[in-house]
Amino acid sequence: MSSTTSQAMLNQGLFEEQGDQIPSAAATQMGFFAFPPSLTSSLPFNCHQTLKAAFNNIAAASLYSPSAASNLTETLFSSATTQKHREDNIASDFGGPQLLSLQRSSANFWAWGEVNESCLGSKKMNNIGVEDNHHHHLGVSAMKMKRIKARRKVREPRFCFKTMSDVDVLDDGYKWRKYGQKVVKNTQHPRSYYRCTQDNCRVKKRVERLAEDPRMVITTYEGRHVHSPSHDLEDSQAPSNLNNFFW
DNA sequence: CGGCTTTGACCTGCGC
DNA sequence: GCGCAGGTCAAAGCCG
Repeated sequence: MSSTTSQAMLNQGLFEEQGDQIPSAAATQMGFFAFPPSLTSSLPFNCHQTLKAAFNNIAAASLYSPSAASNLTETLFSSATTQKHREDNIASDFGGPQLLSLQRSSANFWAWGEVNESCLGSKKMNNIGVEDNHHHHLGVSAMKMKRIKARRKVREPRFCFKTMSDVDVLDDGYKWRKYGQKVVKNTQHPRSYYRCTQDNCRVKKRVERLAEDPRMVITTYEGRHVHSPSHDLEDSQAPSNLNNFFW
């Protein structure tokens, strides 16, 4: 796939096609990544583990280097297409979940960036990106909050993607521990909260089903893994130029 | 027994 | 100030 082709695909407005109200140009500006329908309509999420990891990390990359993320996106398109063709020839098991769209937070800084005593309790938590309504705070004491806020001035990169899947928790190669579940207003499906089980890895993910379409699973990741996927050894040993992008 | 899930309690921010 | 909603904690229970 040429770079111009993939760029054109990026800009062709998948969100509009899916009923989203976000114009493609604005979506691009906001940091949304729209995968070409020709690919996403049939790409199995349980394809090559390397691609899964790429899906997990591509938006995080965009927070640090938009150009690098763009290159990664194009590489991903190319590899995913290749992988799809390969799996088409080997097996026709496409009953798995399908990746439909991906987006990342447009802001990677906590609103309380300049934290001090007077900041606590202020209403500066607005304007924190795509998921303003999902601001994160910690259910700990005020003193703990102060310590944690003082320690974490930079917001962890966040991004989410939407998949059509029967299973809530997609196998992304990492090991997760559930730490909470919450019923969200106006939805019949609860939202689940997971944390990466790896020591010193603070990555969290949130899984919920779309209220309008329960077939859709919204997975939101926050943070970057400080390790490689836990049970992808056999896959990650396969040669792939995508490995260069992992952290 | 260790790891994981469940679930009610608790916390914070926000809107009124 | 109060109530609501969302996010997290942590005890209890489950399971291999």
